[in-house]
Amino acid sequence: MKSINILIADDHQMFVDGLTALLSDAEDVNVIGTAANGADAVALVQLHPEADILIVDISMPVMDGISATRAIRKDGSGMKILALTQNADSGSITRAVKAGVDGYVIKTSKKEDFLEAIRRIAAGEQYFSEHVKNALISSLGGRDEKILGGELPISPREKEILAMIAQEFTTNEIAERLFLSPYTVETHRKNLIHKLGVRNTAGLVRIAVQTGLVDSRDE
Amino acid sequence: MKSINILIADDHQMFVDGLTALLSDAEDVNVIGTAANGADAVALVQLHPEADILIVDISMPVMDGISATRAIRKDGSGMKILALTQNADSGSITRAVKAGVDGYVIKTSKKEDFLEAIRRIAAGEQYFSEHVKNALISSLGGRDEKILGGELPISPREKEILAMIAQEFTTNEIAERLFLSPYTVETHRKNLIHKLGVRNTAGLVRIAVQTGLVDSRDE
DNA sequence: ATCACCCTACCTGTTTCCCGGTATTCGGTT
DNA sequence: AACCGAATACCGGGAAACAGGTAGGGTGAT
Repeated sequence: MKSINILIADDHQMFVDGLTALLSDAEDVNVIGTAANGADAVALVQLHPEADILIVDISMPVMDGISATRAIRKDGSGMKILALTQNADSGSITRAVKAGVDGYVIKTSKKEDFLEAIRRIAAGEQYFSEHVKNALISSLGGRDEKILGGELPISPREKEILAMIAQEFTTNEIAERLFLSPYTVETHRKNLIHKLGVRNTAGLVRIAVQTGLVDSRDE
Repeated sequence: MKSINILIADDHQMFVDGLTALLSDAEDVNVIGTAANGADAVALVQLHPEADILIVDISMPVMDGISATRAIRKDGSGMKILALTQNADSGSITRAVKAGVDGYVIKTSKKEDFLEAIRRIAAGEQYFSEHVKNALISSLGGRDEKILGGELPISPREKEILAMIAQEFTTNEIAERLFLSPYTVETHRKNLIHKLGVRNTAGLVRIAVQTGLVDSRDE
């Protein structure tokens, strides 16, 4: 019986080490390469076309797991991709699925579920844990939490404006600095509040800080 | 040579499994118990007073790692505690140190650093990774004296109101919930802005989140 | 008992933000 | 070609926040 070759992309070195140790206990699994961000993961896949599965974290610096997945799919690689991540929000899940992952398992899962996912996916099936499926279902029914992940579902311009809002600039000041009409900035602010599902500026700032959009020590 | 007995508290079961596998490779380390949240961790420590080190994650449901640390210290236990977490912001670090952890290592670290931390702490020393020390130093150097040290120079009532502001409550809502006049809440808000040296709500929320007054988790 | 805070409350403006629209242009995708 | 998202801009009205005061009662410390 052929063993399953694994690539891992996660910025938590400790987690990668732990996962490798965990997987080395399984006879039929073999970790052949690792990467610490999405960009490296894309390169890693090109370097190891013989690998069976790439395990990606959603939240990573440089290039997140979803962008990496999209890039790999765009390259035409048939590499199987399993998202193994902290993010259990429906937004992350749906975007991951749309990007083309073959499975989605949350880090709170037990290792048995995880190994099950690897074997299923290696066999050509898909695998989504119960928790993930539930999150997707409940998101259809009502208010879901879109965020909490590393990457916000907002455009670059919106991100820029959000960062300035979190740095205490008023609408008018942002408009001046970006050479925009205050109306435009207001529109962006409005869209941000809507997209991120918050009520006001306070909510925007909280998300901006929590997701690391503004650094503790800015400018 | 006596082996080091470890307890682990982390809500990511996968991470716990990986860590256990990783530690089982080291001859002198032995995982004797695990917990999935802070409350369980406190109980676990009482159940295993013979353990040498408790490894805690900062972000956990039910009771976070910092509260758990405080609770364990309050119980008079001399248990050594190592924070092993994703959070690299100075607010989390200072709060953890104040709560009484013996070490702080980030999940992006290499396993060698981690094992080094375990051995140092077991030997009665403290261990803080370079990254952590740098974060602390820059937090001390960068800002004005008012905010450093994690503790805000504000009264309990102000802290309470600041937390609510950061949770997107409006002045009127806060007044209702605290049985106060909106005028009073406005006065507090005014004083907060002045005391913390910011311009508006955005600044208040930024500080509230960065100092950990509002948890990244829940709601 | 005076001082320093804290907590409470009020008043008057002004500024900023929030909501609900509409609308055009541009660049990709289908 | 039709569609969609991003980015731009505009309007009117209402809600909330901000600024700069005043002020009395409480508590703990010097």
